[in-house]
Amino acid sequence: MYSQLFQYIQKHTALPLTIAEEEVITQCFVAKKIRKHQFFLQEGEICKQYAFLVKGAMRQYTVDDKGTERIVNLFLEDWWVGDRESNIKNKPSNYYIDAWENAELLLVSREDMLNKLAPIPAIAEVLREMDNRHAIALQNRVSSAISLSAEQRYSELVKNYPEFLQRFPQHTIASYLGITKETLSRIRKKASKN
Amino acid sequence: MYSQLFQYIQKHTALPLTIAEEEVITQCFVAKKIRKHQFFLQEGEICKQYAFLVKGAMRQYTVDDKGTERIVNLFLEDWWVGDRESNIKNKPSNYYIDAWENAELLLVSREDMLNKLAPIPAIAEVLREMDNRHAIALQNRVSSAISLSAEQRYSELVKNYPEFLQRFPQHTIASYLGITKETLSRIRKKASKN
DNA sequence: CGCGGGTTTGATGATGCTCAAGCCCGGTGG
DNA sequence: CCACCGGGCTTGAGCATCATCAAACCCGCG
Repeated sequence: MYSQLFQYIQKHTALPLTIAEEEVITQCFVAKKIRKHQFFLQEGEICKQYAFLVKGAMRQYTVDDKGTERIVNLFLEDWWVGDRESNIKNKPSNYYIDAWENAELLLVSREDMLNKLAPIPAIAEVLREMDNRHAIALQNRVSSAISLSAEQRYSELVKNYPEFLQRFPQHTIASYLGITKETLSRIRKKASKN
Repeated sequence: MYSQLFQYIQKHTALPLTIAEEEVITQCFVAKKIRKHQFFLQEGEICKQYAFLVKGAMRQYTVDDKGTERIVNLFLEDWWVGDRESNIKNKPSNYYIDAWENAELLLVSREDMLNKLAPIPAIAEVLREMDNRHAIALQNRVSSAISLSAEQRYSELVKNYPEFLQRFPQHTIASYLGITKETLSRIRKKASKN
């Protein structure tokens, strides 16, 4: 499991890791498997740990008054999973995060992240990189959410995250796009006529 | 102008700055004033610099095929202004950024940011803090954009960023919320009947 | 006074939601 | 081997929300 994390690190930085640093890293991350539908985080809990998703697929969502799930994020291999606001501010989360497929995670506490990991230059760079990509992705999502139609947003998704379509059912994709499954179904029907 | 930047830094970190570090900071940031409607960045340009907004109000937006502006971000005092994607990837921006009120900026290049500023511990912490708040804000915006009605989004805005209502005209606020000025006008009318 | 930017109002229409029903398909048990 | 079940997907009818377009209004300013 750890080898994948190290590959990920090497992919996102040119800086090398010393043996000692590798040691620290393996100590900070705790392996955990969770099964489909199991929760990583529930509303009201504090997100004490962040997770590197080694294998599997996960969802982050809120549940509204009528009990409908609103998907706010989807995660696949090599993504970081957690609720940043809860983690940083140490406050109860508004979100649920659960496994959509059986998943393998590497958990790390906020303290270890800050005190032991962030001081390692290679890790610091990887975290910066991650932050950058994360911020860019969110910015683009905000931008398309407020300015594009359902149809346009769907085709952006097809372009940017085609894997999602393979791994998650349509009603989940629909919710992620902020539309209903019926609307998505009609959009796909229309799109397939080309 | 610089005093405000130092106040901002002190507000977001407990770490002290040495005289030498303060010196480096003042050297890296270049003061610039821009007048209402002047551009900080135009579509197609590369965002070489980031800016700390000392005074004034700014807007970031795209322009669609019909020539309509879609506001994606609004900035006030003590915010960081720039297009991260363009800045980091060194690629042409999709956005315009201009001044809505006459503004005073402190400009910093990406190289200085990385090479001279980031190594200063206090600055590193401030940048991390900034990233955190930024990511949290974006996440919340995505979440409300996909799951709330126009009316609900407006009341979130009133709650979270009441200053915006004082500083920007309604048609700008409407666009920021992803609705038309007419819809916003009607929402406000309805809301005022309470 | 008249102009211009911003806001409001009304009429109309498109987009996407809700609710209800039916379909498809893989899995389970008789 | 078939009947049935359940989850997911599709389809249709009616409706709510919000966009569009056009006109009027408001108000500060030359």
